[in-house]
Amino acid sequence: MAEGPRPGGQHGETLLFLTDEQLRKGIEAMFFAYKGFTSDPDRILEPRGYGRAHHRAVHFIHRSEGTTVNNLLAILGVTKQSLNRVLRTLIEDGLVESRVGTRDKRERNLYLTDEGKLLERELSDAQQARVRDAFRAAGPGAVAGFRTVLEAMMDPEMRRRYQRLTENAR
Amino acid sequence: MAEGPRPGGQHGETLLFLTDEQLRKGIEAMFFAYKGFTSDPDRILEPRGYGRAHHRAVHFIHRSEGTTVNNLLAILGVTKQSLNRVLRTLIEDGLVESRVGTRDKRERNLYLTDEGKLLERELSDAQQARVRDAFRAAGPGAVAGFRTVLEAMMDPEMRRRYQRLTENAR
DNA sequence: CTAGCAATGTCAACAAGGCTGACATAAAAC
DNA sequence: GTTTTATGTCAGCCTTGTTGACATTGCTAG
Repeated sequence: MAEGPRPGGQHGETLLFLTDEQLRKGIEAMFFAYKGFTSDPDRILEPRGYGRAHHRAVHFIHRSEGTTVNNLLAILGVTKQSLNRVLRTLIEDGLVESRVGTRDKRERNLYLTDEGKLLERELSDAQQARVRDAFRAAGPGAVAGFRTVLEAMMDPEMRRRYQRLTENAR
Repeated sequence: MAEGPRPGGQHGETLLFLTDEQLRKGIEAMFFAYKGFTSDPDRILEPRGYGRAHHRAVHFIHRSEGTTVNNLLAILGVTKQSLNRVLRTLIEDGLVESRVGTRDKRERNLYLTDEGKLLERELSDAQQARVRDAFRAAGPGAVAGFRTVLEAMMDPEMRRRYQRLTENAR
């Protein structure tokens, strides 16, 4: 990191961090970090017979209370059959409530029940604890960079959804 | 972000970026970014009848040529049955070669064949292109922060493996 | 040398969670 | 009144993870 035989290339600083090796490090970091990122919720979900898909549904319903099935489909990027399987069990288990839309009665507005909120809290707490520790250890500047890079890595469509989410929740 | 009723808390800057909302943003950024991160390789793999598991195997065999099955198992964090299924198809298809170990004949040393290297290149090129663009757009400082946070997010055991990988490949 | 342990491979069965395609219903829109 | 939209559902398939059991080979310690 200090000297060495010009690790980046011979074209100056703008390329210095874009060698194959640096990119590979970034790629592997994503792989290993994502593993850690999902491990705590996975452990909580498993004894309840739920999986990551349930977590995602619960998360985004919490995040956008009253959202419609179609909106959830777009955010999660899965098929309706796939989402429906998950949603059905959550509704049957009394964690999610599906109310007929008022404006448009074809739509279903999704809400977490009290029990659903409990699970959401438990999952959030676990995942947030890890992210908080990582953020604390890394410092504010690193966190800003982290989010900048992640945002740049998203597909444009997903980036729009992501940004819309954060502004809604302000 | 500018004013409002003290979004972080009343304890000053060190807590300012650790509100629930900030943590949620980080969590959602991971989710959406990981989607983008895997999308290009997935598209390449699909017509060949391979999946993400094949990609990971090919990546880490390339990264650590001659690695053993056990080592790969530890890096990937899956069961040997799961890995073996993938490895078997890659060997049958002539992308990976498995040579009996010299030092310890129980071990198998794994190598990419020329054809395997071709696939690895194709996958790498696609994934690196996205990461490179993101890194370029975000700038060197952001990239450093990105990796710092990701590293802090890993399980300690995985962090060790990650760091060992990068030092070996130097 | 032999007993035990280690590294690998393999069979079978199962589950989660993606996918496609087809079809049904109710409500909105035209 | 026909068409489109939002949703739900059935059936079947695939990948990739899991567990448990078992076989083979080779290293290692006694």
